[in-house]
Amino acid sequence: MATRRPTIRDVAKKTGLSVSTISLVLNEQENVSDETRRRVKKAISELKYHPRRSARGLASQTSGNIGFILTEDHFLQAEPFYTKVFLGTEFEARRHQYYVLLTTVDKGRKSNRDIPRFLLEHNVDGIIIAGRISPGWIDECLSRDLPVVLIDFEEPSRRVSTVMIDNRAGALLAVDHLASLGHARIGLIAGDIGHPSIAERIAGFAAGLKAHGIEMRPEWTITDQPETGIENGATAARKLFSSVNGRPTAIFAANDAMAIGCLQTLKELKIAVPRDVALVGFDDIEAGLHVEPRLTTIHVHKEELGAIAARRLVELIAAGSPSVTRTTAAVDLVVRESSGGPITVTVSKRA
Amino acid sequence: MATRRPTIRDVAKKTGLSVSTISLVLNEQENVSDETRRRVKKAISELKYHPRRSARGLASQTSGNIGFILTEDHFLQAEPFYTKVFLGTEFEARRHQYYVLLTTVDKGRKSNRDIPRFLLEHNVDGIIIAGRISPGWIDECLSRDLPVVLIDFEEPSRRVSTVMIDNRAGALLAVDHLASLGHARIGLIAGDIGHPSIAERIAGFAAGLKAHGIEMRPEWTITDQPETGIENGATAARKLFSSVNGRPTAIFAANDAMAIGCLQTLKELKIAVPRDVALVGFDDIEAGLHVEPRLTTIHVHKEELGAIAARRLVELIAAGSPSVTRTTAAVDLVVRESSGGPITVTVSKRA
DNA sequence: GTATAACATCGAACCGGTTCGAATTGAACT
DNA sequence: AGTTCAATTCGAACCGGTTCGATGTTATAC
Repeated sequence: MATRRPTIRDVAKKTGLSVSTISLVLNEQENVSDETRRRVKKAISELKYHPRRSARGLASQTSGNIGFILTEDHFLQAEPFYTKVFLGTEFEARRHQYYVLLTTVDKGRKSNRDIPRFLLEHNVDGIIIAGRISPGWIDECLSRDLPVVLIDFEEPSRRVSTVMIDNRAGALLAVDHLASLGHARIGLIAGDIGHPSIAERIAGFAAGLKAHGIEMRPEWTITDQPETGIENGATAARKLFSSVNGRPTAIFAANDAMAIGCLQTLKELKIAVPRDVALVGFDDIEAGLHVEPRLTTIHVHKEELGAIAARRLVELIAAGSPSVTRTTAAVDLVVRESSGGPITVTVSKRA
Repeated sequence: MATRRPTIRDVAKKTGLSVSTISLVLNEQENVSDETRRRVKKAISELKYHPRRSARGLASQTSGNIGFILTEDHFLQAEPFYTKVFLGTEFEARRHQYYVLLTTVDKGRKSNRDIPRFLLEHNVDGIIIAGRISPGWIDECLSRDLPVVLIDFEEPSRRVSTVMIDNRAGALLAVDHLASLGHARIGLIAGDIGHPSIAERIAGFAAGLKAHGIEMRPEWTITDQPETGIENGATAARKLFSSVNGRPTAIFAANDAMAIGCLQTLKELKIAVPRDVALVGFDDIEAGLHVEPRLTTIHVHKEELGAIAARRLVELIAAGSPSVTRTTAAVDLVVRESSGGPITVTVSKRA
């Protein structure tokens, strides 16, 4: 006598109502009398009835899941940037009664065979894609009529909602900070300028200089690196400081990884940080805390990025229509030693 | 003319076979002729047919998901120990065609109302529970006839499979290391001795001392802390070094958090590490890399713990019978400065 | 040549919900 | 009293698979 778990028919039987009425109550529909609603809820709790997800899913063609897509290399990298984003999504999704299915795809989208299984199986109601990705993957999702939200990446040619870091504001904060310390000779190190976030940081940097009436000198603006890793930062710095036309007294790096590479080069060249050159990064990754001197940087609220994307996606799913939004997540300046700040201070800007 | 996605009936129609035969092919069953199998597979790929998860789930009463349960405080803690375990599970589960549904529960299991939704909805085929948890939650899962695997926690009174850190081997490695450096006066700092892992580490420590013919002195063995946080480590160390009957020259702490607390106390007391006292921790958490001196410790392969649990759980699901296993994951000694090792060396023990 | 077994395929019930048009009821309106 | 209409409730089809007993076919044994 295995105690079969109750189904909606058991609830119908117990209340003497029809199955469809029970379903109406379950889904909080109108057009059910208060009296009936009460009776049904009572029976449900007495029977300890709970609808099975797969039955509901089959009938209503929804899964109750949202998909989270990450490129393989982002998933595997040691720095937990996207891990934090994912956990932010996970946490927020749960608040909205969704589970998150995580998957990775390869960067290039070469083979068609590793299309995320949850797409093939109709097992998600919407998709979050984090980080730079081949547009092919975005199209793949859109072609299945699934709502999509991108995080930290934009594809202007695709009609997709995005959640972006406020890169421009961050770059402005960085320049303001350096300018307030008296710097008027400020260089830039960047790479992968095709990346929307990087492009915005560069633009913000330029705008910041202009606002402070500081000249942006080409020989101090090294943005030709193909990637934004530590190595690229080191190389770019070598290039910058080999210039003979005088040196900047401060550097803004487009992200912390490049800033750390820059720091390595400056050490090799016996250029003291922050005495000879002040340095500011972007992202506030863990590693920035463990270099000497510790990195002044723009803090990105990674969990918040994921949480916002989850909220947007849930809205899109509920709306049923493919509206496009662009949400910007605020950033903070975190002053540490690499810019000459004597102590750690956090300055918040914009809610 | 919305291009409705094909169903199994479309495949049946196209091949002139029955729906049930298609299903047999889909599930790689015997008793299908090669010829038929080939025809079906051809039709499937031509139609780009893929079975929907919820339909399959309803019919076969399986979900294709596994649940991952974590206590709220473990989920929220800054140290990414359980995050890494989770990602290990996630990665391995995907290899076996499972998705992982994550949820948190409150520590005490007070209210019955926050039973993980995936349990109520029959939305998982098995459960992984990570870290110490109220036995009530284990019973909750077992009572639903779901396979369960615990990570880093045991409940001898419950018949449950577990994946444990090799705590004993780790403690032995730590003692061996200290002994090989010439230490013969070794103290212990621990807390929460009801925790199975902590108990094993203490036992391993005792066994290690015995093996080296070293006396275990009660006044150097501080294990009465209720928890194993940094504060507890600091308190325990204060207690130990206030003793007047001579001091140990080395300390083994039951985990890195306590070791870090111990380090703080030693600094206050102007006891130099490693010169006056050598220190070894356990877990290899991130923070251990950022204290001065860096912590010699026992490295735990966190992702591996999660991956092993996923494999065990998949086996249990496939078997359909509730066999109980206990798997131990190897650990490594990582020598850094806190024990007097001049450079970072990793010594591996046991595969 | 017939009984038997093994194999391949089929038909239909079933999993447990949702949904929508139809039926019922009672109040409001002519 | 007859008609209209909104509010409830119901019945049945449907979602897209799995599964199992039944059926037809062919090979094997006697």
